[in-house]
Amino acid sequence: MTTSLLWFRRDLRLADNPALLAAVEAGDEVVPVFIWDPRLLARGGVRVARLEASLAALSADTGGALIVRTGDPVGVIAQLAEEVGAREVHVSRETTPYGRRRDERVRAVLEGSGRELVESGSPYAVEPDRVKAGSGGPYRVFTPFSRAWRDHGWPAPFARPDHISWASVSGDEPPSAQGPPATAAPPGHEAAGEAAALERWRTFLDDDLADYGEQRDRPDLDTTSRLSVHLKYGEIHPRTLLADLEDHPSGAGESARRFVTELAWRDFYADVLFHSPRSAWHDLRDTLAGMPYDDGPEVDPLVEAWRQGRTGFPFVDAGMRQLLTEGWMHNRVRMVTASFLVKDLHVWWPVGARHFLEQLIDGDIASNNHGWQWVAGTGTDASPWFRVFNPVTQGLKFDPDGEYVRRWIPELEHLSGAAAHEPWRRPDGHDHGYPERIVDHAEERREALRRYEVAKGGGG
DNA sequence: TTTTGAGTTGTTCGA
DNA sequence: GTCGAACAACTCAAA
Repeated sequence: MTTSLLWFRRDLRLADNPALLAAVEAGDEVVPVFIWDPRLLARGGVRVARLEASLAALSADTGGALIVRTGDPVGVIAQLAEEVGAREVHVSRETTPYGRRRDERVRAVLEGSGRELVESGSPYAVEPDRVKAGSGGPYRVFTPFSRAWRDHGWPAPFARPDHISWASVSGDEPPSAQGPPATAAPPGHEAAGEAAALERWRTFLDDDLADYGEQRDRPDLDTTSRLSVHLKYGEIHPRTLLADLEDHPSGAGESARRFVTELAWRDFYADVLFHSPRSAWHDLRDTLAGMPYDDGPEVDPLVEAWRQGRTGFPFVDAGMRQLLTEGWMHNRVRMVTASFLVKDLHVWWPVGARHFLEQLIDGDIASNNHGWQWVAGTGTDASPWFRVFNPVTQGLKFDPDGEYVRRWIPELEHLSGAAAHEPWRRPDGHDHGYPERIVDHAEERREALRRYEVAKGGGG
């Protein structure tokens, strides 16, 4: 009787899971385990609650066999492998900076006792380092990457094994036996787990895909896929999505093409981070190394107003409040709120990226931090330095009836239609406690452009 | 090696 | 109100 260990990390599903297939093939029985890593628990409390819900679902899907332990994965995995007599530990390949370092250490310790860490698959349709430019190096511009990414292609979804002999370990309590998690599922989101992910995907395909291309930028309408959190935890794999799209009647349409492009962005940023691990928290390019940013006691209250959704700019505040309440924000609003911190408050992007990562239930270091770098002009596809989002114009354009801002800002409920975007233009605009604007946007825009000039010219 | 074309997501100003 | 130009120059990718 051979036993293999299946270590779940962010691939919490049984369908389309190559690591599971490899584990089943390697052993007569499979011990499934998830490890709470204190290093990852330290921040992102909202994701802990979400993960608990997802683990409860996975535990049920494994018939209660899932083992959940807490500690440094290096020690926990080594000990557990010994305990159950597993020669192979199966995982999905991790390509983030921390994940890679951790897995190298786990691999070394396992090899020291004659065991093996076996990687099968990754969280991406095309895993990092596979798509290469003509020169053999990685792409640093999205459009050519996405063309090569499509040309490269991806495998069909992997089947869910017909039969899995899960083995449990005595002495471990499955999560379902510990009572329901403190927060079953963050508000505004469907239940966690593989079945919920599939259901969300089916609903999106049936109800929202047709209008996705046209309406995906509208935070007032619920027209995005809302799959980011499911993808974050691997409750569904992008291969599954891509294959289903091919079979869908609208699969060749503009909306489907747009959606596929979003999956390409996810893979692109993972690829960029893989090749430049340092870019997680440092400028990818040093072209703005001399950029003067503000920090300290003068700007701290402004940053706090930004975090709390009290900047006096309704579109920004609605987004920031949605973030604190739901742990989620529409992509359009993520760009506008990020631009506000970087270009209106002149704060270095990692400050905002960290806040987002702490609050987003779909918080992913590659997509989040490189999205921030795109806004800040330090990342791939450095946006023209003069491109500064106007928070009011963006609101009027993408929330034309003001419904999104009223949904998140009760102080503006008395303003109808688009008037909610400019309360300062109405005598009663601030009657219900909505704050005045903390900065003059036109002025700060000019200031941002001036600083860019300095950074470009001086270089230090 | 050199050259050429292109690059997610915008705003403002003036005609 | 609408429309086009200006904003400035740089890096990347491929021929």
